[in-house]
Amino acid sequence: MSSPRSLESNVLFLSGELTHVLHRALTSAFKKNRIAVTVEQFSILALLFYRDGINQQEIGANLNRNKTTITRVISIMERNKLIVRVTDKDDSRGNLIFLTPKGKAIQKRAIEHSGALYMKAISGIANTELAQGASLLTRIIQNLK
Amino acid sequence: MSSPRSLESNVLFLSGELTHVLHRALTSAFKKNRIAVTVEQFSILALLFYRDGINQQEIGANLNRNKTTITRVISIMERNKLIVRVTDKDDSRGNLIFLTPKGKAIQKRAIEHSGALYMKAISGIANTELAQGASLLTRIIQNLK
DNA sequence: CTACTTTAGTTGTATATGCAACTAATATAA
DNA sequence: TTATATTAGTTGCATATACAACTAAAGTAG
Repeated sequence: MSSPRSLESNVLFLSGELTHVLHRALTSAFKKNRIAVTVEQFSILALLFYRDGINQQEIGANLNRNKTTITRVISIMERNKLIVRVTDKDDSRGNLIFLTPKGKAIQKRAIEHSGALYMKAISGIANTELAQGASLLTRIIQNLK
Repeated sequence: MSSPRSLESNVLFLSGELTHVLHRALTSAFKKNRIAVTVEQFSILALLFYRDGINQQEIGANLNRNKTTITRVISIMERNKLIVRVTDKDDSRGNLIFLTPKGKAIQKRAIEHSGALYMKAISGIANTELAQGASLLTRIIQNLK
């Protein structure tokens, strides 16, 4: 419970590094395969795979992003015909977000590539170790909240 | 080495979560204590604490950021009188970046708060576990490179 | 029913990020 | 020495992020 010897042995620093490396690897994989979405847009596509038709608040809550951010990313995705906004009939303040056929097609391909990248990321690492790591990160996150 | 049961048990997802939570906690701590720097600017101040006078390329290499990003963050920090750009006498292509007295003062306070946050983050967690987590994250990063 | 509060979303403003293309300066090869 | 390649930094462009302030709609208290 003392300070780490160096940044390179600091779990918080390494977590930031991993986040960046993963972001770049995903961006690179999408570009290489001509999948025209950003990592952030992909996270919304992936969420909609399971929860098509949720509103922007729910997207923000699930992805842990400010609603301003969601407004703008969703606007770009709508402009690119990946999703559509439909005013909620039961509450006209809200927009329900639905995947378009184009959005579904892109999302399917993007999920395949992200899955492959995940397998590459954890290759050679035992499940027990991954579980321990998940437990550690979860506790650190809780400590910070 | 199979897919995780859920996002919440996925080390890659949790790492992204931790990065975000830490960023917000740092931002909040700086704001609360009227320390007028962003987390990204702080990372440069912290680097300059050990390596005052390095150039923008080296900053980018150390923080794993594109040189474009460094150009712009450094410009903002210069405008805010935290650092100064000095043309390298030995190679007039490069700028050497030096902390100003104001930059040093702010950096000192920011480091104190980030240290306190680090201690909060790892409270109740054994050093052996942190070392195992660091090892895990390092291997995942290597797998992705 | 009216007034106050809460909620969903948008817009203004500012910072961070990276790719592509560019300038200027240095290094290297012919 | 001159032509070419590399390197440091900047600018154009597009996206992501969030705080503050705002509109509009829905919920609630009197």
